[in-house]
Amino acid sequence: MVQIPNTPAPTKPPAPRPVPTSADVARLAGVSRATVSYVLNNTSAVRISEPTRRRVHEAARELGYVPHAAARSLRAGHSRVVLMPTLPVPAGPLYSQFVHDFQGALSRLDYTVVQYGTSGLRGDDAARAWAELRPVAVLVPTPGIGPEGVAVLKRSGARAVVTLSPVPVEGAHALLLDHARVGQSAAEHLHARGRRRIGVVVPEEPGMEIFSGPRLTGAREALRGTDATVVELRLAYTQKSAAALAARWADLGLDAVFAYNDEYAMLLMRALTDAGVRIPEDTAVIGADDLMLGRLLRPTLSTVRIALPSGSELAALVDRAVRNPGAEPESHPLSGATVVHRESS
Amino acid sequence: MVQIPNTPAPTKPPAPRPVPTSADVARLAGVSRATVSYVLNNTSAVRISEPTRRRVHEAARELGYVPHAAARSLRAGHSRVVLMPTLPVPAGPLYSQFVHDFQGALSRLDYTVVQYGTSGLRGDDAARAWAELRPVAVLVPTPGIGPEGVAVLKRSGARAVVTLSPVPVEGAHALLLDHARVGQSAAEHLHARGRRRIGVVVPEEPGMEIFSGPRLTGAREALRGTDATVVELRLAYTQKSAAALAARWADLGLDAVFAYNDEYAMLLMRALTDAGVRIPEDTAVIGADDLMLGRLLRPTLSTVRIALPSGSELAALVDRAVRNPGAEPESHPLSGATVVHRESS
DNA sequence: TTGAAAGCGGTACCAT
DNA sequence: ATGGTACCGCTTTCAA
Repeated sequence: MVQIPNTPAPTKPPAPRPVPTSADVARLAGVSRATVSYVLNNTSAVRISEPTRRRVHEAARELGYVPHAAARSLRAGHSRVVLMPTLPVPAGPLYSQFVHDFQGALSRLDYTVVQYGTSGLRGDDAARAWAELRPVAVLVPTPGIGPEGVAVLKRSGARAVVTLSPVPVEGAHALLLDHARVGQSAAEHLHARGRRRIGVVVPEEPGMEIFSGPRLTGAREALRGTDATVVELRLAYTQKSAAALAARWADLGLDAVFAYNDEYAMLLMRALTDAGVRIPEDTAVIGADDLMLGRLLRPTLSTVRIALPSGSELAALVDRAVRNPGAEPESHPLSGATVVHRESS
Repeated sequence: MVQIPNTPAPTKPPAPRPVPTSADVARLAGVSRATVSYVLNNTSAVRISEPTRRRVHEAARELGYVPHAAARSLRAGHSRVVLMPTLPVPAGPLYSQFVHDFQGALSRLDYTVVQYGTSGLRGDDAARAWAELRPVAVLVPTPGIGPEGVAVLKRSGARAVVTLSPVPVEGAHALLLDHARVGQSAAEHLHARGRRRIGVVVPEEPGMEIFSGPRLTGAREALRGTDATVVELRLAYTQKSAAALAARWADLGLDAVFAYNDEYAMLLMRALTDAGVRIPEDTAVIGADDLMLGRLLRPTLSTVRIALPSGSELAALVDRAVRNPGAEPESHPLSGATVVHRESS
């Protein structure tokens, strides 16, 4: 944008050249818009002479023409967009990897994955916002949608809705990912190893309750009716917070702790060790998510492994569902949660 | 494509009810499409009687009407979409946090962030694919775009293009994020601490070379002309690979290693320690990214901190650029890379 | 207060 | 081998 000095032009915005359209290309090439469309899309049903093709391509290049996706899909009546609302919290390593794989697999199937940030909206409002994009499929990663939400999406043309959450939702394919099971498995493991006063870490970071709530509840339920007790421990992901918690450890009198996930477990283990608490002798520690770091710590960290579906499996499911929208929604239990016992417990 | 009902229709798909449009709402409410638009958008320039409003809302609700974003923005001639191509590799914690913040900040400014997966395409093809969405702004997180790409985007109506990469790109705002500086700082630090045979870890995971290349190069350049030598060390993010590398450690005769980032550093430190290598006595280790885990390890991990811009700062920059597209592109050096010296080096 | 109609940028049918 | 044109769903003048 070169400022031309001698133009006084008080209200002359930088003359935003209008975006070139296919009509502009047609004009420049001296053909019709139809021909432009045929050429640029390599329409096989129509044969266009080589000289014309060349002229069209030439004109398009010269103008820097780029087709307008919205116009195209408006006309087509459908898109190949698979929508994925972004999580309300920063993604962890597990989820990042999953999204990456899923995206790769879907793009190999010629879909386009769009992660769409809808902070603020919840429930059916969110579903409506997603539906405005007319995605061909939607993958909802948290329990952020109900039956009406699914209905809205389907009425708006979504051929498949897949939820990644603990409970199946009417009308949607379900990947049953039960965070309560994580807490339950952890608690059962600790109880089986003879622990009776069990702390459960609940992250203080906002938004995290979506995952931490069920994990806590699951632990509680697993120990209901036993001689063990559960103590909720609020912990922020800072060394300060961990040190403060460790300082009251003796008072808490806990002999075990389920630390929400491996990262919080690492943080807490460090603070406990520094405070002279021996792991696992004084207090057993178990995390979750089976991150690499748990294998690298000393003592190695026991954890609850929770298997996300492989990206390509899920992509295949989505593709199947899109091709055959009539089919009954599938429900896939995600192989629950398995305890990986290591040294810390 | 209307299916004519009296056709025997052997394949009768579940009669996919057509998606309701504003025309349907108008029909049901007994008003014109214009009125529907006025009511649903609360157009202030026009006063619609209360009974009519009610009827329209009623009809919309009954049909489950959701406006068609593509049609709307086609008509409007613009959108509030800020496009962010997804990284070619799974996002790390640093980047996840950044994206999360950026997204939140932008949505507070009434933009919509879309992460768009364009695997496979590169360079100008990718830019064209992005341009098809007619975003109002684009944030390109890796050196994946050149001046022509920027030009394509701008010609397609993008009012701001921001790159997050080592070198400024003509026409785009730049957040200068110099990965070479990271390697350079790490190498200088190790050299200053008396180390002379310095290994540099290069992840074997595909796609990572985008970041690891510059880090390696930076280290090389920092030590050029000194008495120190650089050895490139390929390492996959597995314990096996780390153990294999540790097994040849004596042969390598290295007294220091820059481990690409904190996660690889942790992996390698573990393997080295298990192999009897003392840190930092025998070999100094430094990572990068200043993740929490580096503070939790023992010995604590030296690292190179690289500051991403805060999400809200960047959101503000984008907003400014969108409002004032004529302005000269800004170039913001991202406070380089600072060494955080801890016990491991 | 409401409706008719043009038009945003493409695509694809039907002529020529 | 090409061109004319209707139409996708929505917004927004302009009239009534």
